[in-house]
Amino acid sequence: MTRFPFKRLQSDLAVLISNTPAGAQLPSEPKLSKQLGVSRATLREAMRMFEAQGLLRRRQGAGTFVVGQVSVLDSGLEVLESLETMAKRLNIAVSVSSLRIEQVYADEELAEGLKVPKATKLVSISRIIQSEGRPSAYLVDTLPEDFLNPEDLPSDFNGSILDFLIDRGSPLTFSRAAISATGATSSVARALEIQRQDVLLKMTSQLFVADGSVVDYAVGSFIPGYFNFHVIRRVGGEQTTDKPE
Amino acid sequence: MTRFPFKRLQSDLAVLISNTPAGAQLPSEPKLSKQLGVSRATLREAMRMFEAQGLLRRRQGAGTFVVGQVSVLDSGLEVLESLETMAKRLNIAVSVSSLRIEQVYADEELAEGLKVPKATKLVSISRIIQSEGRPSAYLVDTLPEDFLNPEDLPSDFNGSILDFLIDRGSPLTFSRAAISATGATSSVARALEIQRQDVLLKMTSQLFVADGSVVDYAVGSFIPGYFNFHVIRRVGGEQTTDKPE
DNA sequence: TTAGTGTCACTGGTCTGACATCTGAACCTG
DNA sequence: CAGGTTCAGATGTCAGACCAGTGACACTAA
Repeated sequence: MTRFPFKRLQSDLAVLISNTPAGAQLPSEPKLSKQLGVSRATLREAMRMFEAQGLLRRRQGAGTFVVGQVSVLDSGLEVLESLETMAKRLNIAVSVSSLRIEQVYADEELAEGLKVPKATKLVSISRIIQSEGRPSAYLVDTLPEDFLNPEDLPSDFNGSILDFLIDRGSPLTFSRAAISATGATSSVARALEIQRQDVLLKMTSQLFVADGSVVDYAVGSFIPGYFNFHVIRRVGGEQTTDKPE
Repeated sequence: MTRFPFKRLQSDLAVLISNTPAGAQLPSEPKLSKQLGVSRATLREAMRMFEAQGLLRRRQGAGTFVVGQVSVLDSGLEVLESLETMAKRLNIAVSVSSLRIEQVYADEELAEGLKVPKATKLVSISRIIQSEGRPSAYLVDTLPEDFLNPEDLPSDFNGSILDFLIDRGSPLTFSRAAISATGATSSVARALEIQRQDVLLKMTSQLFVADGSVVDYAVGSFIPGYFNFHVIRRVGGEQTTDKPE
């Protein structure tokens, strides 16, 4: 007996949706709820989330339909998750190639990003994300060697340091991601099979743990169009109104 | 009597959330459902959507909380503010030039962004931000004409529609900003005094009001280096492991 | 024939009321 | 005063009901 139907439901629904052709109709809510072993209310809550992500479209009286799979990764940045997790959640196929793990020493940028002295021993993990058979992102994580021993990585390491750290139970707290745009350097251009100076979206992240130190400095270069990051911005300022009661 | 409680609910909830200090607790579901005039089931469906956007966090047994930012944020994107306000807060001198207000009709992009029919009458406000004596950003806001009458703008209008709307007391709730990178089109390149195809950071925002409609579709093109946007990404809930059955 | 209309099974939309499980603080106890 | 217990109240889940929109079908009238 699973204790939290909702979580299982999410995966089950994700599978169901990904196995349903775009535009096709899902079974009706009563049928689905029976089939998935949850109440209709719980099923509907889960469906709302997929609807919010644009994967489902519901029409009263007609049915629930799987919306045409968009091939872009469109996701909010509020919650920290790996590209792999994001892709899985959105049911988009991505693969990793050119995974490389090597030892490096902190240069100026890395030293500042990780808040360590220059020339500190570091581990660098780089990889290329392929989407629709094309390289679409180039990611480099760099961590202090005393925080991550390359030999700790599992043999089936999928490339996502973040997922590994979460699994390992590291006391991660939050990540600070700076967003900019840049032209491709020659090495990145080669990796992504684009021209030098082609436009790239660049995201530089510092991953913080509980004691305030930085354990991962990540630089991601994304080809525009494959990824669509967004963020919800709250209207700030005067907290006007009355307390609800 | 509204025929679809859900839509109204979304707006009411958005208002409530934006008027609640970060970290504060929302009323309990039974209270809220009564207060908002819907059933608890419907309320929960709506809450799921806000949870998916990262605005709410729910803990069984404890309550529902408005997600708060981590204390570090400096010029993050979490809080919606105009460039002018941001610059003022960071004590950076910026000036506005080439302020232009004109009437346009919705093309495909604007229609989708503002959720209005094509060819709807709109007001477009464009301006160039100068920083350190150089153009550094090109901003275009577009609003439905029936929401903003150009003649309502004060004579000393500084170019920031957002600040004006806040002043006017419009029931703004939140903004959804999509972030990408692009090469400069010829018109933008001319405005910013750069070369065509030079790299730009592009931010496209939809500004929502209480009733769920979009009142401002904004496109900003930023020269990298002058602005440094960042966002705090919190480590996700108590994920991640899926149940092995 | 054909356009219109009514029926009806089936869809998602909403509500009610109940029970389960978890949390946190107040309350006991030794 | 430390530690265990109780309990009100929070979210999580459920079953069952009715409402409202859809679309296929049969039927009817011009």
